[in-house]
Amino acid sequence: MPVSLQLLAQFPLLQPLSRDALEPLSAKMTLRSFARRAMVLSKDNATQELGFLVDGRLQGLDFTVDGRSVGLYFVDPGDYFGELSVVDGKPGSEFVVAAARSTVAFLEARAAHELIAMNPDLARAVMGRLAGRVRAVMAQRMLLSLANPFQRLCVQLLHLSQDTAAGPTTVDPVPTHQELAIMINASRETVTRAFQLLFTHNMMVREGNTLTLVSMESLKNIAEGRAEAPKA
Amino acid sequence: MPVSLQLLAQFPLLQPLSRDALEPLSAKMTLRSFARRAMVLSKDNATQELGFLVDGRLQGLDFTVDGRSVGLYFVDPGDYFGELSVVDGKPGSEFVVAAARSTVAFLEARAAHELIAMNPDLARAVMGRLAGRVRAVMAQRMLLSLANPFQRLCVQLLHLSQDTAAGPTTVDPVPTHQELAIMINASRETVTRAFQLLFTHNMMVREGNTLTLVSMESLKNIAEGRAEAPKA
DNA sequence: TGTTTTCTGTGCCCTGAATCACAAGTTCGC
DNA sequence: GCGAACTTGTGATTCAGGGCACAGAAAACA
Repeated sequence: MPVSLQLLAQFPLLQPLSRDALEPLSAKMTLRSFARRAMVLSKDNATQELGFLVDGRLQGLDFTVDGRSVGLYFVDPGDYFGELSVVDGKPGSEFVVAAARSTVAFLEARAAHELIAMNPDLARAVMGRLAGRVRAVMAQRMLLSLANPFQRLCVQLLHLSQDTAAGPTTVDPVPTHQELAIMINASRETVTRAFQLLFTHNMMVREGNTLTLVSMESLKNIAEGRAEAPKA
Repeated sequence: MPVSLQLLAQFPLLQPLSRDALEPLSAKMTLRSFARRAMVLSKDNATQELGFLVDGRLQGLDFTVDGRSVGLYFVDPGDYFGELSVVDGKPGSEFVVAAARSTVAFLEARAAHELIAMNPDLARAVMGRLAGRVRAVMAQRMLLSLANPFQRLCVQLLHLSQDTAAGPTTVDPVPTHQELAIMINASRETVTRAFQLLFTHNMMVREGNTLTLVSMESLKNIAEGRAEAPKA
């Protein structure tokens, strides 16, 4: 089942490609759907692929030897994932699961590798993406060495937030407490308790699946260690 | 002060370059020496550079908002650093300091960028390097979510170790307890105490600046959570 | 619509690592 | 080769956050 051209044309990475280049690509790709919590890309899967998220939300994660999960990043629509194996030919470095019901277009790793090798524009883009990922995961590593889980949560929320067109900064969709906990190395309960504090101190408001950061000021103060985490 | 050709020829990254390509490069580069703990590359420095470590040892690190240092990686002779800024043109993402008296050959970021753009072989190598760095820093991120500092130390030691030609696996040179502590998010004292235990249980031996991993078996068991950390 | 699963909220206990405070050992630079 | 600066070793104290155990709320699903 090939993937429609209109769909492919929506991915920023593929922008540089002409319609003529897109057509054969479309034929090689496949579209698949995933239920919440389904495994989208397995680390120890023989055949690696490059994935483009059409719709939904994914989380990159891995497991420690003792079975706890470790959250690495989220993938939102329009973005791609699995590029590491495409670049270096090695097995996947993490698992990718659906954080919500999702639709993904796949291109087999070999084909993706050739595609990139043939198109300097794409190669440049992927190079930039890799640099970005190094920066992102280093930022996450910095976050993890903050002593206080409350502080880590604030930093993480700021990382995940984005300014809405006309107004306040929001986090949307809000990850579950569990999903956040594994990203900031804290227990689910600790995240819950921290949220409670942030709500009662009117720093954030939750409406459905959107978290509105009411007082960026205070959040940044906590994140940057200028203010103590509120006690009660 | 240009850098001698013999010196440059020793860097794996520059292998693909012909002698004719190397000469103009040599003219553009400068050689500098650093005392232990001196800053080799600053994050907030206007002029970014690509560095080649001739001799000595460097540590990439950064600081949390509250002033604790965070260890990121070591650079050993023959390796290069500062490639992120070269690739994406953004400011440095971390500090690099000398962990020992060191000698470094520098190439200005713009020049390095052009060099890579002109040579597909180099571009490919740098791409592979970036992929490797993503994997390395993700591995470090995994390490950090192990609950037990003792376990984190064992994993870190295994990461740093290498098999010697004829025999046992060693870590050489041994980082200071403090240097290790900031890599594994533990206090210096915790590292000291863990080392003591590993010594008294005959899992490692320290001779001068070399740490010999006597019982890889036991270390791996602890690292992979199959065995408890010894108590006393 | 009802039912089942997942998510969120909260109290309590307890461990284990950070921190402080020194002392002793090593290395470096001059 | 000597003093200063850094590194390593160890005990005592403290308390923050993990883990457990539920209860209630909200979503997903059929």
